[in-house]
Amino acid sequence: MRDISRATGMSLAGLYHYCESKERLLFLIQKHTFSTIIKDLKARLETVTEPEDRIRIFILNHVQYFVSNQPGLKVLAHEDESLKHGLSTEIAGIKREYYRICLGLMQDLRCQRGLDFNTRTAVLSLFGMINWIYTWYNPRVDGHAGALAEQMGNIVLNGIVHGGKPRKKSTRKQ
Amino acid sequence: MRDISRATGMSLAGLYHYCESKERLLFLIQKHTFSTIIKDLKARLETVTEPEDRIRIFILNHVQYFVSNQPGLKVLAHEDESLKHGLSTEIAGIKREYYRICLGLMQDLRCQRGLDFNTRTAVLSLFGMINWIYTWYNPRVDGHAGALAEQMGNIVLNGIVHGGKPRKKSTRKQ
DNA sequence: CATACGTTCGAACGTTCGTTCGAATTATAG
DNA sequence: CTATAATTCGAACGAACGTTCGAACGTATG
Repeated sequence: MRDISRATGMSLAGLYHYCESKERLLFLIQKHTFSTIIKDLKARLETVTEPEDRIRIFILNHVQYFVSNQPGLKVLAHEDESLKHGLSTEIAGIKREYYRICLGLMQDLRCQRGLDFNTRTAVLSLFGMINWIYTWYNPRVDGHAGALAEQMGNIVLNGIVHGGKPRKKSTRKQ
Repeated sequence: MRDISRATGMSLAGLYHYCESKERLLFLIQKHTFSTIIKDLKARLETVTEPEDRIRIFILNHVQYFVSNQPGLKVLAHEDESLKHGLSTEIAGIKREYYRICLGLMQDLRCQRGLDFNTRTAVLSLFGMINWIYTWYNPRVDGHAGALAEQMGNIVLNGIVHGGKPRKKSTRKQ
């Protein structure tokens, strides 16, 4: 709270005139963040029908958001369970919706190709891959979000031993 | 500190008789944890030469440790950067060694099969997958560590579209 | 017995943190 | 202008935290 006060130039007491508590502020940030990601994702998914491409879009959307909001997401990941029961359940609901969307994409691919893998583990592993980015991502080393998303897509979809088949207009330089 | 005091039954001041500060305690926990993981890993790797199997051993070792020390690792992941310069560099060194080991395993596989993928991204994605487990793992839903490690190995190595080829004595029921 | 040492503790210190209070300042309405 | 409401702030409160201090206790040694 004192950091925000210093950064915004508003006094500590002035902050509390607009937001009743630190917890509510954290809640609003989390709600806004997840809602934005889901909204953007839904918009992008409307233009694509191919299951594999839809998964790649999911990854790209998530990675892009994490890369452009790195410090914010860091705080967010660390304050994961610091909300009291009332507020935390609403956030949990939004997270669940996001999880369900990704689970649906996985099931579509699984169904289309007659594959046999655990969709839950696949989704949560993918989440882990992406959510961990904030601990290591360096723009100068790892390139832009698109390149990273493509590499992660290759791993999740084809694994490292089946190489990254160039998808669509991708140039595959790595 | 007061939580530890309560949990151990020793007074707060008594704690400081054995450990000079909270930071040093955190440092010792981190050092012991990472050293143990690396020591166990090296022992297991000595028995196997096939690059793919070595990666699967790496995953199994990491997952097993995370699953059996779930609450501890949770704290550890959250206190990632809370050490002052002197202590944090030593931990960073151990982490770097661990990273290098995994990077070497990836490069071996890459070399053996003439593959073309970004080893850095592969390693860090794998770390993300495993380190994220503590946020969702449920023994009753996700089975034991071995099953989870096998699924994650399948994803990283073969991806979800190339299915999990049964390796060794695995029974592949999912 | 006395001495020294390791161990344990209650109590407190100093700081940080989230929050509140009352007043001062500014904008808005009649 | 005056009155009412919205905005902003300095100062402080109360709790939590990491840490320290001095004393009490037990044990081993001479």
